[in-house]
Amino acid sequence: MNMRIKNSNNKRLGKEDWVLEAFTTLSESGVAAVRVVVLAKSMGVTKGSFYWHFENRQELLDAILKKWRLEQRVIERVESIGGTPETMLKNLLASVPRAVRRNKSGATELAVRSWARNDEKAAEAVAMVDKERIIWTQQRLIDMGFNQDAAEMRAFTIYSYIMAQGVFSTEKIPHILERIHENAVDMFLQK
Amino acid sequence: MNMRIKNSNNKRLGKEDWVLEAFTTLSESGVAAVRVVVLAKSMGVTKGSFYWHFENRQELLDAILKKWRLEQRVIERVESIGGTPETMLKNLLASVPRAVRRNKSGATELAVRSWARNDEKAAEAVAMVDKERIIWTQQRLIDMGFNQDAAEMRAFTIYSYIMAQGVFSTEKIPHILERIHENAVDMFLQK
DNA sequence: GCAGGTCAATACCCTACAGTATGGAAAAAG
DNA sequence: CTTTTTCCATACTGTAGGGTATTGACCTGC
Repeated sequence: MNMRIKNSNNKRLGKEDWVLEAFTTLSESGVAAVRVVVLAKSMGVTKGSFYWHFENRQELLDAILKKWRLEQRVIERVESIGGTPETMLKNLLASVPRAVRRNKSGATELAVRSWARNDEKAAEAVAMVDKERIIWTQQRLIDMGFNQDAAEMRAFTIYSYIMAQGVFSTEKIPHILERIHENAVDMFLQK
Repeated sequence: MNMRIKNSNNKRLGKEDWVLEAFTTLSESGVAAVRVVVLAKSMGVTKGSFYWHFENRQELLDAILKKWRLEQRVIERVESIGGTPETMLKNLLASVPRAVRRNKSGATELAVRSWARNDEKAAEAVAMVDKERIIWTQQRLIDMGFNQDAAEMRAFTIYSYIMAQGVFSTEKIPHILERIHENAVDMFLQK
């Protein structure tokens, strides 16, 4: 079980490199797997390097969390494309299956949420992010003409639908996402 | 941080006791926290007991997984109550917010799914359970008169909605579940 | 009572990591 | 070229935990 070595070229590392590697490990294997000696090995250095950049493991975990909080690129991207509220929501909903297929999204969300069960800081971050995303979605729906309550309900269910794609195991029901997606969008956005 | 001691009465333990304790720990803190010496301490014994009942830690993990697979009590309970397909679905949907409030459901689901990311056996179990639940829900919807595709879409979104209640952090949006639930059920079940 | 079976305590070995201290190489500054 | 700063390796300590082996205590049937 030979580990991949990220630092095969002898580049010297910065704090960012460690955070990135840790982030990947978190997504793939959960917080528990974010261990400094393990990260060091997979980056081709020793922990001597790590403890030059960080005080301790906790500082790294904090950095990961901060990175995750600031990584709401999805909504930002959708907003930068612009369009009507309905278009933005459709773009949001369409972006997820692609992300899931590339395994870019779901794994991280799951790992962070699992982490949040035992860590106050993580729980706080998750709560903030969830709120922001739901509120944003709700506002687009209000812009579309839904009333407050209907918009809140639909925002929550849309958000659930999106998250579920990264959390559920759909391998036993092949292509279910492709089949249902259009119908689901219709249900969520129809007045 | 004094651990609770489950075995304050000097009852002798059986395999089931260990599995139960491990299951609780899994739900609360994830697989990584399921450690034999830790469990032993919280049960008021030493690992000498554990290794009499189990070959090794893996055997315990397998037992947990088996327990989880067989614990589809929700659907069984809903079916035993009976009623029309619509009634059964409404009962299913109604049972979740209660479970979430008592923290009985969501935590376990999250823990097992997180586990499944790094463990083939867990992944297999999750895939099977997800499939069973979605198919069951889909069948009720077909019984209600939805066509195959519509039923599949609604089954997936209903299941997403249920799971989300255990995975999302809604503390920052107080009482959102209470507000939206009725409307959500209407949306899911209306033809 | 006592013999066999059941459950648990103790002692021990080994590995994986967190963290520290220190020295050395490589790069940047002068 | 020399000094200083930046980055990393090595060696060490300490702890947590998995697994084994052995002994002991209790419980049960005879």
